[in-house]
Amino acid sequence: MTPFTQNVVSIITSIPEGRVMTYGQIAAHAGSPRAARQVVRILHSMSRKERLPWHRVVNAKGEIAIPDEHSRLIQETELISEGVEFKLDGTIDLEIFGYQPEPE
DNA sequence: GCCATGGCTAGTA
DNA sequence: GCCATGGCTAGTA
Repeated sequence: MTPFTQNVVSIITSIPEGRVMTYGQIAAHAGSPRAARQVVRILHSMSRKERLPWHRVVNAKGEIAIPDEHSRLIQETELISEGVEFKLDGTIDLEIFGYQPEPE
């Protein structure tokens, strides 16, 4: 695992229950602000093995970004059970539920 | 080559 | 809607 990947994994692992981070925020905190899509790849390939709380990652608009219907339902259900609220338009208020790890 | 992004624009009300 | 982007566990939650 490369240092960037390690950072991403540890950041995702550190997201507390009931809070969410965006792909871009995670990439930025891992040291590469424009590598949001790489965060996606890591989520894809490592969610299981590393037991990542993958459901606590959303896009910059506060939306669930998963294409697969079944998986997005799981994500929504998990978040709601942790106390995250969805607005009527289906987005999460990042001002309230967004998580900012301590900067380096 | 892939990808569950993100930020900026176009075209419209 | 378009397209620059970047790191790499490609049996996907």
